[in-house]
Amino acid sequence: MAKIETPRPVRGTQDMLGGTPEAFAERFAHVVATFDRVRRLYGFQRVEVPVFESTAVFARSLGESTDVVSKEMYTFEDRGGDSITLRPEFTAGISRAYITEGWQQYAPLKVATHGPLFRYERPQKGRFRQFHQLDAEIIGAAEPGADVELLVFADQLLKELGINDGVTLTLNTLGDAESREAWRAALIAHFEAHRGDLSEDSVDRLAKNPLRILDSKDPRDRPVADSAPDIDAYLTDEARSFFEKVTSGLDAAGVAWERNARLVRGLDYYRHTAFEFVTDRLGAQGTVLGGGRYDGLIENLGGPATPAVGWAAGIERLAMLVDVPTAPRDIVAVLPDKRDLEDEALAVAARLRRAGIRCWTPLGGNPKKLPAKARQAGVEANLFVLHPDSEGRCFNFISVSDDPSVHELFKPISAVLGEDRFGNFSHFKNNKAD
RNA sequence: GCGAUCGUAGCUCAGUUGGUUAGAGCGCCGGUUUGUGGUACCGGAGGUCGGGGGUUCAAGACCCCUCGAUCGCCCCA
Repeated sequence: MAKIETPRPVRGTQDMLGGTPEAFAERFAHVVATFDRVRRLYGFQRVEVPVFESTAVFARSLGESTDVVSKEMYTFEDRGGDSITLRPEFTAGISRAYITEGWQQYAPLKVATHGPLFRYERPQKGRFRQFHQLDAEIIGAAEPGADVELLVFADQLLKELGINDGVTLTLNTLGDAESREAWRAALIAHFEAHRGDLSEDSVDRLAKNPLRILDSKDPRDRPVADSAPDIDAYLTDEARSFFEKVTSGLDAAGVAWERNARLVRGLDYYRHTAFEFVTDRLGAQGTVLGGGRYDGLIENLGGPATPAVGWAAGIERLAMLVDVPTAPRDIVAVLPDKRDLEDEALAVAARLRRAGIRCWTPLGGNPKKLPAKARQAGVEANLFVLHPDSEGRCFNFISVSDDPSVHELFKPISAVLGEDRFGNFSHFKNNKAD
């Protein structure tokens, strides 16, 4: 017989199994659940948008020359001949929906979503081809207060996830269109003057995206980048005042932040506020949550001039920083004492489950070895199903932990099964020394 | 796209300067013991040493190619 070759998982995709020691699936779910809870505190509506869009949605909004558009998109032609792209980010799709679904009537709109995104990149720590993000946007609000609210939201999320300690909020302004253009021109002039001192990569950036030279990691670029002009001197009064309102709002809300005048963001659509929550605990991937204001994007997509701000956070990256969430220990194992009691045990477990009690049941195996397996599975107690004795008693309830909550677990179980049918209730004493 | 490191049972790994039928722990399956406090013991299944080619009397160990993984560059969450 020919050997069947198992198809390999696609590079950069992940399979996450729950119940393992790493508990990555649980941490992932915990991040999402926390986001969903905190987002309600701030009044963000859940929004669902497609996983794929017409390619133009992303090409037009992210900027044709960005890496994401020029080499990282999963783009294909569907059977009708249309060019389709798997979403590499949320903002473009949400902006498109805002226009095409007539959501302007709800403006200012606060929405949140989460789900898979796709980018054709070389996978490494904290970076995947299919990855997942949390996303929050405020559309139709020009006030700096919107930026502040989004940042306070992000800050609270990270605090509630317990990862705020090693993560800092870095903040910058890219100014309005006028400021940004003036600054950009000054930067280009500066870099052109020092062209010979730049790395090869940065010479390329000079042509494609000169702002990115500012945060280059190449030591050869640092002197030139560090001596480059800050945007501050080029800010219009409006832009300066806007940024001041954002920072004073953060201070008022008690959110710690650092100015990083070298912080720029990759996508073309950012204006005014740009920010990243960064950490040094994720290898080369420092950014855990990032975003900014993107006034102008919706207009670019053919909609009305609409101010907007938003951020996205990598769920995998957050999950890697988060502690393993503690699962409630409220599971009872329902174990047949003998093989011929397997059906009976199944019936008992079914009754308990219908009563809302979490049960662990064996999938075959030697009954003698079941208690050990159940213990490994993390149950709180073992319920043995026996042949009835002369008085009709057919259950033994044995705790496998010292936790007094076992008594609480016994109550509903005995209520369902009949207390008089229990021959034994034992609660183990403290561990004896090994 | 580029670079570095790595690739032995389901998992974590040993395998001496290349030398006979490739090992351990855990897990899995079966059995005995224990009226059940991660019990003890016995037995068992499971490996084309990622794949292909080469050097050699002889390669899991050396060389080349290839595939894959990890980490880094680029870029980004």
